[in-house]
Amino acid sequence: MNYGTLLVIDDNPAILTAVKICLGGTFERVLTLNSPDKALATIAQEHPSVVLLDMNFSLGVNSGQEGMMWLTAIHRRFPDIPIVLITAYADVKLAVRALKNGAADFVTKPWDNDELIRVLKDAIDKAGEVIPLEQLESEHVRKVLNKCDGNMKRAADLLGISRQTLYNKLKTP
Amino acid sequence: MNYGTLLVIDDNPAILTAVKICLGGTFERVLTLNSPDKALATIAQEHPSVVLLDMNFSLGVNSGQEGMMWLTAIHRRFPDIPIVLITAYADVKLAVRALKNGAADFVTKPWDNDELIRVLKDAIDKAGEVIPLEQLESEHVRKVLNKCDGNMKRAADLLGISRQTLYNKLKTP
DNA sequence: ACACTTGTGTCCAATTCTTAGACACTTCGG
DNA sequence: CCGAAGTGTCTAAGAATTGGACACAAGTGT
Repeated sequence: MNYGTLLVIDDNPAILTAVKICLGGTFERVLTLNSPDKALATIAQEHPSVVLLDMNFSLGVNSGQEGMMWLTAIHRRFPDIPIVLITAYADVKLAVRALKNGAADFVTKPWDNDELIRVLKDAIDKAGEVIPLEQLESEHVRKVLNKCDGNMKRAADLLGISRQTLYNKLKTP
Repeated sequence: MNYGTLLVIDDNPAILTAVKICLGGTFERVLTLNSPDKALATIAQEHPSVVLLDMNFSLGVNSGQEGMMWLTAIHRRFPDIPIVLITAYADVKLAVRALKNGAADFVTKPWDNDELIRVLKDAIDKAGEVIPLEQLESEHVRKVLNKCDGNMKRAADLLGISRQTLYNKLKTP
C-alpha cells in the first residue's frame, strides 16, 4: 500500500488538486509544483518515487517542447527516478519522442484514474527492479556476439575484453 | 550509403510496392512479406538490418494486437534487429505499448518518405552501437548505488558483488 | 547513559579471473 | 596453392575478487 512520494508538476492548479484527491489515497505523500523551475531542487530534496510531469507550460504553446526539455533535464540528473508524462494533446510523434528520451510512460488527458494509478505503480515497480551485474553482463555479451554473427574475436574487441575472457564467459552460463 | 537489407511486412500489396519504390534507392535490398507467418524464418535466413512491420493483418481488426504479438515474437528471437512499427490508426496507447515491448520506433500512415528513411536509419545506427562491457557496468553500478541512497552494502548485495569490489569499482572511474 | 545494530573505511591472504603471447588447426578468398 | 583470419587450447604473469577481520561512526531502542 505504501508507494512513497509522488511529485506532480502541472501549471493548472485545478489539475494539481484533482490529482491530489485522486492519488492521495494511493501515495504516502503527493507533492505538487505549478512550474518545473524548481523540479530539480525539489526532487533532490524530496526523493520522490515517481514524477508526473505535464508537457505544456508556456501558454498557447502546445508542442510539448518545454515538457520534453524538462524530461531530459530531470532524467539526466536522476536516471533512477521514473518520469511519467501527461498531456492534453495526444500526439503519437510526441509520445514516441518522449519514451525515447527516457520517459517511463505517457498518458493523455483526460485520464482514467485507475489507469493512471496502474501506470504510476508500474513505473515505480520497474524502476525498483535491480538487475545483478552478472546477468546484465551475460545478456549484453550474448547480444553483441549475436550481432557479430558469432565472430568471437570481433565481439571481444567491441566489448573491450580479450578473446579468452569472452571464451570463458560463454563456458559458464 | 549502404544500409543493408530492409524487410517490410504488410498485408497490403500496394504498400509493399510503394515502399519498394520509395526505399529501393536507400537500401541494398528490400524484401517483402505480405504476412508475418514466415517472418521468423525469413529473418533467420536473410539477416535484415531492420524490419518494418505493419500492425494490422486480420481484416477488420485494427486493435494492433496481431502486430504487437509479432513484434514481441520477433524481438524475443532477434533482440539485436531493430523493428519499426507502422500503422494507419494513430493511437498513443498503442505506440507506448509498442515501444515498451521493444519497438525501435513507431510511424503512422500515411508516411513521409524522408521521415521514414530517417527513422529506419536511426534505428539501424542505434542498433549498431555497441557499448563496451566496462561502460555498461559502471553506468549500472552508479544507477543502483543511487537508488540505494549511497548505501554501499545494499548496493553491492543487489548487484551480486562483494562490498570491497564495489568499493574498488568506484575508486577507478 | 548503555548496549546493540548497521554501515563505513581499511587491511590481509587465498582464490579466481584476465591478460598477452604462443601454437597447431580449419576455412575462406584471391 | 598461399595467405589472411578465426578458432580452440595452453601457459605464466599480473590484476581482480573474495571472505574475513578490525576499529570507528551513527542511529536504535531500553
